[in-house]
Amino acid sequence: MVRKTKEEAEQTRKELIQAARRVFHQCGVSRSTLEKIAKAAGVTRGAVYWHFKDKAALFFAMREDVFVPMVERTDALLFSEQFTNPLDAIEASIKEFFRVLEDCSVVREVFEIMISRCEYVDEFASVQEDVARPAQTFLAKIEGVYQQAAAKGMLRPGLSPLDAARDTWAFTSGVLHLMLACQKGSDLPQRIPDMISAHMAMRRCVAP
Amino acid sequence: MVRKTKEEAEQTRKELIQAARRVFHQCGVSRSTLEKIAKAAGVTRGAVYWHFKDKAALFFAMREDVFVPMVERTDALLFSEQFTNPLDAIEASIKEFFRVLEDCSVVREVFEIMISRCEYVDEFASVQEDVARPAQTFLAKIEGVYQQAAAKGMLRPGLSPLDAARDTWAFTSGVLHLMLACQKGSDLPQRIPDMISAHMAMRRCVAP
DNA sequence: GATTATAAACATTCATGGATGTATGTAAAA
DNA sequence: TTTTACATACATCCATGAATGTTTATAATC
Repeated sequence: MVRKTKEEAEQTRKELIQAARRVFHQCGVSRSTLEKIAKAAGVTRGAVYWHFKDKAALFFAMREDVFVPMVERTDALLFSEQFTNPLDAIEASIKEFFRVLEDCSVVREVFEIMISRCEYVDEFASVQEDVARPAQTFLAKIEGVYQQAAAKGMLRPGLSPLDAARDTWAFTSGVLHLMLACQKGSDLPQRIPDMISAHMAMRRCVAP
Repeated sequence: MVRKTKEEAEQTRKELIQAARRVFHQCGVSRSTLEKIAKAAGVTRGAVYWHFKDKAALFFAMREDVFVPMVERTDALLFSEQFTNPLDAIEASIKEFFRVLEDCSVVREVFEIMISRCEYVDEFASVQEDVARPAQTFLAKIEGVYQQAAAKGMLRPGLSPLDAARDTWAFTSGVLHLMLACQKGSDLPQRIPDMISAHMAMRRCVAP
């Protein structure tokens, strides 16, 4: 029983990516053998090598699946016209990011793999750049939005858009890493929305 | 030629740790074979197994060497009596942390290994807790110092010590990760002191 | 102070067990 | 009939850990 239909083949490809995620998450990337992944997907290594050049290619495919939609979602809020105050757009965007991370275990697993279960050397050195790039563009984006807030007089006086942006940039990265590194019993995830609110409150104009 | 003197043996132990750091940093922990490390130290695997139980033990020894002094240095500033304003103590402590990280390549390499060249599964799962613990205690420490600042009326009105502490906590973690993930050409390291100043300025009382 | 026994500080060898990549087989879809 | 979508089989390489060998510092003994 071989030679499936095109749709079935695409299905096994997807199942291989799911299996890879589970195995990567459990064993770490380097200790994840293609044999384990194949078995977890209910196929043999032959199938893996048919769909992917090697383990790195599988990893990239898995990553791409969740990374792109994530950026789209948060950007949609960041640049949304529905907020009269640009600071609200930033707050909503960051909150949405962590909401997805909290609610969707698939996304969370992929982020956990990328942050604490993969060694960024050799073939995977480029992955670190792929992760750093969105972070860089995120900085540029929120700096622009902070400038809009400043132009509207909605940014706290004495605070420059660039300083505010860099601080938010570091804050977001920090929350992400602390959240993914925190052990199971921690109540950090629940507190994240409040932390984001408090963070943004520091750059809002004081109530009259 | 074997059976060195006690001092010579201690020396090879230290050289094994240095070699492990170089090899871990270059190859990642999982691809660092004890053969490579031994050769880099000018000995054979026999020497490695004599001094360390296995690769994980070598890793822990390497980590301990730089982690403990780092905490001592920053705590000394954080709890120093030389600052009349507690916020200055926090600022000095965090700046010192990143100054060491920037100036001392040994420390930086170890942090880079722990953050982006090690997979936190199985024997190394505990490492992640070891890294998370100082972060947790750091949060508790700066919350205390922020409370002192509030008691002295030096914390910006409307800002709670706990919110300030959590925000600084995330900020510090974020800067650390962004700094270690940034590619060679980036000028982020130079800007870190200014980012810290700007971060702390947001929680100081406005000048009269 | 010289001798000797002990064990420290490694080097060398061996046995074992994977993991990878490729090559080949195969049955059904196109 | 050809090609797809795998499964199976094969060859190679390498990492680990333990076992054993070797030399010499060191301390106990005489």
